[in-house]
Amino acid sequence: MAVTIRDVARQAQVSVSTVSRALSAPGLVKETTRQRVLDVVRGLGYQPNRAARSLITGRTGNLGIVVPDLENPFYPAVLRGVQTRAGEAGTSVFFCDSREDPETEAELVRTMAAQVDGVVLCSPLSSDETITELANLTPLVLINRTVPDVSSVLMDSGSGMDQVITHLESLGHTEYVYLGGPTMSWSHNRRLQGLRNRARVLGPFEPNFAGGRTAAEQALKTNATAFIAYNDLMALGVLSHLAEHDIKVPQQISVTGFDDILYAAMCSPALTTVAMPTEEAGKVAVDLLAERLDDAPAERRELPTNLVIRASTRKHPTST
Amino acid sequence: MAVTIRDVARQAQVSVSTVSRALSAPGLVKETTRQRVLDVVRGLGYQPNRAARSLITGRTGNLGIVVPDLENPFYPAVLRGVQTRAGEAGTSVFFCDSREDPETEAELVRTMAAQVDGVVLCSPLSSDETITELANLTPLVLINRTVPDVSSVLMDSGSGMDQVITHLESLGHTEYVYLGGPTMSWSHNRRLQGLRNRARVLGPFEPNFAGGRTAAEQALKTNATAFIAYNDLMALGVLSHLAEHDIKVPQQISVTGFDDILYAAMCSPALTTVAMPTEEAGKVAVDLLAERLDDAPAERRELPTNLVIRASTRKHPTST
DNA sequence: GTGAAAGCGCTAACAT
DNA sequence: ATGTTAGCGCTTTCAC
Repeated sequence: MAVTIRDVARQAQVSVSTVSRALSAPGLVKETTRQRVLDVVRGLGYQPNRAARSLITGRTGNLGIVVPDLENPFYPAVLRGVQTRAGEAGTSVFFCDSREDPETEAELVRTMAAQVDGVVLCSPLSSDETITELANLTPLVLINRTVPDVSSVLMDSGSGMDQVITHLESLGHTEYVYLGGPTMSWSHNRRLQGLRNRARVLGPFEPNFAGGRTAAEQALKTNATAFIAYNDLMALGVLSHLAEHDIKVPQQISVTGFDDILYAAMCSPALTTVAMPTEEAGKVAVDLLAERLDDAPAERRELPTNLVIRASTRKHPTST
Repeated sequence: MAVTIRDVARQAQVSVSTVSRALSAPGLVKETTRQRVLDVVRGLGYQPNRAARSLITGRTGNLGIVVPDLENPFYPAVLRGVQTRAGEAGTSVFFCDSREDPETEAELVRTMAAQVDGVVLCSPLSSDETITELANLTPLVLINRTVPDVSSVLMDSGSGMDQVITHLESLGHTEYVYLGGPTMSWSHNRRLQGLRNRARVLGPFEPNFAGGRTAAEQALKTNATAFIAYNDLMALGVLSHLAEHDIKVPQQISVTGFDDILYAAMCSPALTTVAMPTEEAGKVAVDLLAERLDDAPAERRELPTNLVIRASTRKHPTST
């Protein structure tokens, strides 16, 4: 069996409680004895048994994250942020992919609830009621969505949309369409607000490559010279459809996306898109969770987005 | 406080041990009492405390996966497979991204070791010695790498390479270069074997987009008409570099990759590539881990790969 | 500042 | 087939 707190106590010639305190409440033991204990700990390679600890403290020292689709590069980036910040605090992270299914998602959170101190939830689809119910089970932090009395970290895609429009207008475009995502999606609605009726809205489309191809087909029936896609995956679908029909981007049509996923920089033409601070969002989510654990009230934190101009946008062909 | 096994026992008019057995050793209690217990369990919404359980059984019911780079879409796919299969067994999964750093990686595994029953390790870079040491800490299953006495799931990229060459030769190509990945990478070496000296080898290059761009530049100095990239990320870099220099793919140069990441189907031209059964590999890894927990000996399992022909390869321009 | 002792919720002998 | 009971390794009163 592994080395226990008793082994340490014996070898350091103190009681188990002193060892315990030396490790988790340094202020309560004399500095010299603390050092002695720490030396033995190191010498023996002692690692406290987390199960025993959490049995008594009621805390697990773990947290969970559930995302709708690990294949969307947006989410691995969030995972990274979460893991990075959690790791600094010695916290481990469980993950789950709900495969875009709200019921699976709720079930996953319920299962996790028993073995984590809180969960980061990326849930564009579940109902407010479901989320409220889950929030009663375990501390929750939402990403890019708001529900009353639940913490959120939000990426300001309204402002992102505003930047897109400003950019397009500075290029002389006057006719553009927004290729919308899921109607219930918070991000979609935020982008709609940022639009302020300055563009025609098509959709909803599936927020992926296939959805983008469908969207492009519809958008071509309008007289728009710029297509604003709900996200990069869709924008890539748009690019693919246009390439297939020999429509040159950006010479004939300008295209933009949202998210700035890795591929956005790798495709040709490289995509002009709104960069989301995904990794940062993951980190902030962990901070918010930590605050909740100290009984702080629910909080919302908004993170800025910014437009990355690449090769898929250009001056309006017929403008001066 | 949450509902405990005592609450269930009291309400079901049995002892705690009967409740315990009804849940974890159904064969040992009379069917009727078992039903009664189960009813109460459901009625009370009882969930066994995992900390208490693992304190006594020594098992956590968790497992971990550590990958070198969550931004490489290859790995989220493995995660998915792992989670899917683990979930079926009620097992939760911790994840960690080592950011391509072998030391971090080892540290991560050591930390995880204390709170999981085993870990799936995607570690192209660590030394055999390190891995052996880690394997002594906790049951390990390696993905795409072999170390004596450690279980592995392998994707047969040797055969994949063979398929690539056969395909290119059927198109009339005779001169091709392989743009190699990290020298120590098992996959790279397996691909080299599959090559059987039928192509010139360049590299090593970084196995990402930037590496692909560098590789393309070098490859253009040869007289090769087909570039075989170590992985899709590199192939995308190659595509990007060629596009920039107005070299038409596949009209002038054919390009292939490995992995069949999501974006391989989404770029233009869509990439001919060797599909790796990543998600399946994740599942099999969990199976192997489960076997190890039952004290089965280390085992290797090889999964087939297959060539997906898309638009980035074409008949050799000057062949009949 | 330190030690003794009582459990946290559960499983696994050991009885019956 | 079921009940009793002794801990798993740790933290936390409560004494001193």
